[in-house]
Amino acid sequence: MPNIRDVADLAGVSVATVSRALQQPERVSPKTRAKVMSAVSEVGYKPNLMAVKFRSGKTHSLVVLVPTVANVFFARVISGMQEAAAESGYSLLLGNTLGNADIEANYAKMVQTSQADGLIQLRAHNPFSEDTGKNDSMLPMVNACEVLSSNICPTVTLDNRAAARAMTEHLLSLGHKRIALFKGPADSPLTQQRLAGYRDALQAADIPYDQSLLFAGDFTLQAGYEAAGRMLALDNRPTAVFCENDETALGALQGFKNAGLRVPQDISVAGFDNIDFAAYCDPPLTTIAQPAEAFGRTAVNLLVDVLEGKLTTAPKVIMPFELILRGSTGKAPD
Amino acid sequence: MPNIRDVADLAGVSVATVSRALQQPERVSPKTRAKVMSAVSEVGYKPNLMAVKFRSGKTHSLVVLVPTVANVFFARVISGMQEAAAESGYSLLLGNTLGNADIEANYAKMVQTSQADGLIQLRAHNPFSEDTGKNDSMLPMVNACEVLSSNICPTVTLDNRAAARAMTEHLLSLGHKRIALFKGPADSPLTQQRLAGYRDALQAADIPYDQSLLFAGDFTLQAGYEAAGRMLALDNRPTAVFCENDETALGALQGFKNAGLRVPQDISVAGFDNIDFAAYCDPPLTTIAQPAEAFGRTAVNLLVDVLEGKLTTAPKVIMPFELILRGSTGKAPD
DNA sequence: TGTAAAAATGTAACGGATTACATAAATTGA
DNA sequence: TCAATTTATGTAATCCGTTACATTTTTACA
Repeated sequence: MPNIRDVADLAGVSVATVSRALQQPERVSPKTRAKVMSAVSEVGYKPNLMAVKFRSGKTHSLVVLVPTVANVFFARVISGMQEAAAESGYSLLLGNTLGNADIEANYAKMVQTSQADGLIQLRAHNPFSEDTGKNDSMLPMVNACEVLSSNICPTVTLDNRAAARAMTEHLLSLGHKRIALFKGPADSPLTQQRLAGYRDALQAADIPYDQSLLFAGDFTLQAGYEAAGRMLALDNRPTAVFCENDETALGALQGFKNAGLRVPQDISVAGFDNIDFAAYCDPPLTTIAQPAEAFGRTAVNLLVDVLEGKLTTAPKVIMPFELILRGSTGKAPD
Repeated sequence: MPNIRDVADLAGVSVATVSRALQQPERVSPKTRAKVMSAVSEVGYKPNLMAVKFRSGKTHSLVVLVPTVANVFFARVISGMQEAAAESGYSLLLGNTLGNADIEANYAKMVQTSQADGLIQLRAHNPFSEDTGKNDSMLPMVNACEVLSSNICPTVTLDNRAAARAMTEHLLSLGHKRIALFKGPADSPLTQQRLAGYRDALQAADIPYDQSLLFAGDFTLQAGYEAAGRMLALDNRPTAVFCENDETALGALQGFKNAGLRVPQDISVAGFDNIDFAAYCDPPLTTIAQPAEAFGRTAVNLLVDVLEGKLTTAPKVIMPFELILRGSTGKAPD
């Protein structure tokens, strides 16, 4: 690989002049510029960006910690991040953490070891476990989708509680009195917030909160399918199910249909996320639309702002949600 | 950020000794080692990996070019890559190309500018457009999923032709004579190969190849839905549809059901990829299982082999496929 | 034409870790 | 105890651009 010195020699100028000819062409005479440019193309010079980054101390890379890349919703978020990052001249380093704290910590170390400038978390942990204490300024980190309790970094999130409440109220308005909740992983703040919204709605409607209507899961199709089976074993069967994500809802849909129930005549099913598949299942799924790509874009833009020192406080951006009514929810049976 | 000199000063040794104490502890006396270690933890030293990479000339990053991250199949492939990369000590730099050649070329430049050691392509282009000529040795690149015609780099792929033939034969064996094909983008070799397999099967069964049964699409749910609509307008309607991916098939499924057709009684639908959703739709989708994660793993491992000089020729790895028979295909109606 | 100001170019330090080579210290054996 | 090894440590070059500062050349204007 030719380096800047090779170019300088060939052009008969100093390395400084080559550098200037490439970085600030106006600071070099047209004649010299031409010599340099032709030398550059003659030897096929490409600046070694590792060297540039090393010297500048900026990597222009952002680490993204995702629990699972192979999740439709996260994939959309990443897609949005990718676009925004490219626009700001950053690249995305993808970290599939599988929810594992060690893996997370390892990726976080990339920031501490100057391999990346900042980090975006899609789960609500603080991967900078150890040495956060000393420097209480803002971490080069943004939290997306789920919210950390503390205010150590900017966050972009949805008002999950309000959204869950809105969906529950929709089901209540259809006359449903017994509404099951198919939850996500218990340790996820997201699950807790959606549960809170569900309870808000019940309470406002004077419907008692019944823990036996809560079903644990992990946001997968299979979890939804299995929860449907467990739910059907209940004596006093609910007439509606609110699933905390669309995968769970689609799995549940299939579980109910296999058991011979009709949706929505016998049971209503609602989801959360509005993934593409939600519009193309049978019946199409009532759900909450989250602006996944915008989430990603916003997260990246916030992080870039932090890195460029444009942010002194840690903002909390709350993205809008939308209730999407489709065929999977209907009036409660008598 | 403390650097190696700070540690050396505090420990009262030279930087070389610090470096050795950390890299090859056995080459340093136990006494010195202890001094160094305690200095390291006292100042909180973390080696600047940018510097290390710069000096070594190895970034230990791999660029992955994906047409769309937000595609279930690709997401699984990426997930597999991610795992394999982590095991080999590499990180993945994600590039969402949106099929745009300029964006691709830009990412490819990351390899030429020492920002990444190698590149994995999920589309069948050669992003190293210009200066490939001079060095005819193997490019630090691996092609996954789709195959380049030339042999410039290792590839990992599926025998798409054989798989498509197998699926078409399955449909023929159910008595279907008119089988539609819902295709992907015309410029994708993948589409061409699957079309070839489809034709192979028809030819072997002495069924004439009818171009009017081919429907273009772009691998999305919507494309499948729309193609279903177009197909239903045909006079002599096919009794089965082979879709070149599962999204298309799921969209088509919905399109047919909305038009009042029963699947598989009135029409059989088959997909390709075996994404998770294929097992949880109604009826569950007959499809070809591709080992998506294994694809990703294999691609990364091949690339790492190339980078480490373990490969002199460019192998073509062909991954196995499996025909998954589910409820969406059935006997042809009379 | 001479001088001051502006423009162009060159020199060399710098960033942080690694490592070949040189030197110093410890060990071995007679 | 001394020479010959072996082991431990230090010195300084290196990777490759960037840029402050120094120097040279050009331009402008009296």
